[in-house]
Amino acid sequence: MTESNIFTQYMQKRNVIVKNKKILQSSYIPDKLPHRMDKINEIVEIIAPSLNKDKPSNILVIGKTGTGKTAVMSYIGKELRKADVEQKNCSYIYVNCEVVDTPYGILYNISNQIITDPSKRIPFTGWSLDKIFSELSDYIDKEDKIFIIVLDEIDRSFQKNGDDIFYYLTTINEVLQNSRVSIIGITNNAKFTEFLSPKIKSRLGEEKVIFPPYNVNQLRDILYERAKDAFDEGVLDDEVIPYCAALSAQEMGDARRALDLLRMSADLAERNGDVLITAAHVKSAKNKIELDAVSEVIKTLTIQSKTVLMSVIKNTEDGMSTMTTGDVYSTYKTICDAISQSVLTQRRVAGLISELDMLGIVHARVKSFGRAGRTKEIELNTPKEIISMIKSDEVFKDLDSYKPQKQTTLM
DNA sequence: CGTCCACTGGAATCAAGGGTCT
DNA sequence: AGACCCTTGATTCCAGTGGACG
Repeated sequence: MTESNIFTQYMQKRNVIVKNKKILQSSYIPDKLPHRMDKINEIVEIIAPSLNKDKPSNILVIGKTGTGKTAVMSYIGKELRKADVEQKNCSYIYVNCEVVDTPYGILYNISNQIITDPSKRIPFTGWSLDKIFSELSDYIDKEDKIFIIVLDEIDRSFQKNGDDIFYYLTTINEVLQNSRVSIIGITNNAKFTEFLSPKIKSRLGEEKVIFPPYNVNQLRDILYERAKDAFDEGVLDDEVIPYCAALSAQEMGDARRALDLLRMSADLAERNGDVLITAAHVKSAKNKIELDAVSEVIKTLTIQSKTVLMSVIKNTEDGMSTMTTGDVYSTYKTICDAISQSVLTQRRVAGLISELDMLGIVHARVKSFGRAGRTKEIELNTPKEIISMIKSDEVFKDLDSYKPQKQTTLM
């Protein structure tokens, strides 16, 4: 008999209605990908030559989030490994550029998937890019294989670092004697290629595969397919899946969203001790997911960003529904003063505001007031829960006790 | 119609902090 | 220990810019 601990009561109380929770995770790769066989075939046709050691074309996979790009690619990767088990003619390498978004990180990641000898591994920082690159080329060439390198969320890396790495990777074939490398780039930004330099653009986009969003019916099929294996009979109310599908169809046919919704609904039901998952669970799951997404972002904000956001909140509470960069900046300065933090330049703060805007935490539109200047019109766009979360952040714990002095400090 | 405000956008640069290599 | 390397956040500089006012 195991001893009881603080979790025991939850273990016992929890009535498990989900048979296999892994299946509902969006990272889980099912054996069947409904409504994507055509895309799979399209890609397989392009990369099949690699099994005979011929270099396939580079591919650019374009499609909105949650249209199955990543799932299809890992499915193909799995199948490719199976098909290649005897000849060992090709190697499938996957890197998510959203997770590792620096040139160094990407090369580091690729290299260490290829280099099996632990003592030869590349350190995660310290080397020059040239050195990593030549080391990587050596290893690749030694293997005498076709390498298929999948770069997921490729536009993320591009946004931050330009197209240098893509230049490296697409030109690598010129220094190789035996092996060949082909690149499969995945992006959800259709306009991504416009910003690439022409040379890289033509290399990277030798072939393009476009993933359209799922429609309601397709989403429903996907959910049913997974639910079949994940749930026991009769725990799902009939309307749950159609409802999930409908909600996600509104959001550009995002299948990941749909699955998250379903999984979260099941979670909530379990936690509640309910035996039937209903539309009500879906509804609160939706709220929770949206909230979690924002608070996740907030957590990763720098202290400076939080301070800027705090300034916007403070201004809003003082009755300004919209404000300018200047307004935010002056409040920002007093807050910095209150919590004794270094003050950034206005230019930088304007930049931080733009970042917050891109994250969807505030609304900022550039607006011109004619002769009275041009500025951003800033508006708070954050749920109450998040605001109180920011306010209770320990960075601002001194703020409440701080009384702004009246214009005594001039600088 | 031109002016001119109060910023925006972009680029170049710096400094600090992670680390390796010899 | 000192020389280098990459990343990140901040700073500095500078050339725009939309449109109300005169």
